[in-house]
Amino acid sequence: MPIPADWPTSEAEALAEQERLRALVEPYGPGPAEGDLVAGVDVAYDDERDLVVAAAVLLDHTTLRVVEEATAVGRIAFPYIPGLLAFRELPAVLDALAALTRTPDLVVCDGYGLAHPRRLGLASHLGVLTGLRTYGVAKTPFTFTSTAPGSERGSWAPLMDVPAGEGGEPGPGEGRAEEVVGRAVRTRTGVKPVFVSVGHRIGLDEATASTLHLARDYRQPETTRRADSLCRRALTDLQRASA
DNA sequence: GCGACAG
DNA sequence: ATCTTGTCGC
Repeated sequence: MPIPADWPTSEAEALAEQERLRALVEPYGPGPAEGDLVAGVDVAYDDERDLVVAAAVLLDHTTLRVVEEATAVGRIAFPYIPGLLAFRELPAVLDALAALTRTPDLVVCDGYGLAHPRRLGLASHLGVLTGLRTYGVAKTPFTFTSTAPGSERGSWAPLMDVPAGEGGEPGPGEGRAEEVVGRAVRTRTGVKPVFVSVGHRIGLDEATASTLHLARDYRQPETTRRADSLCRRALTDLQRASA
């Protein structure tokens, strides 16, 4: 599928679109239920040929069994600009999700949701566009900060957005308060944490519990691992086919 | 202006 | 994201 005709073309348009969508995010809701289908999505790029391959892998959230897989190929829709990642990745991701024969009850993204400069990371953006329940799991702190969670699997610490220029005590009426935007979660004992944030229609406690369930054997959720390997394999296959 | 910066 | 070998450890 081609990139949507109304997809933002400039940074200014993208910022305006985020401003419009941010009001529609619902940062609360239940976690997955017994037998729910969870989708993992991820993308791989070939900047040389301006190609992007997205993968969507459906798992049974309870058993972690793979139920279905789908991929989609497209043109890169937007340059990589921190804070505007969704505009680069989502067109292909939407196509991959559409290629599934079943609708996921939850989508786990590789990146952030509410933990975003304007509170609309790709997970939240995807949730608002599709109405699906979503959350994000990122591998690095981006611009946020947290204290180190305990070293045991299951430990976590709040992920904070610290307003710029806040060194001392912000007197009454001065500055903006620090805001909890997610959690640094230790999914494996002794291994660096991942960063969980709400996307849409799910709460932070629920997203954290789901992450720990999906990341029982590895640092990253099984959904992300499966989607990551699938899209890279698909990209490699595609590259070798055209050569 | 400069540096930092999800993937 | 992607470019890239071997190596230490469970």
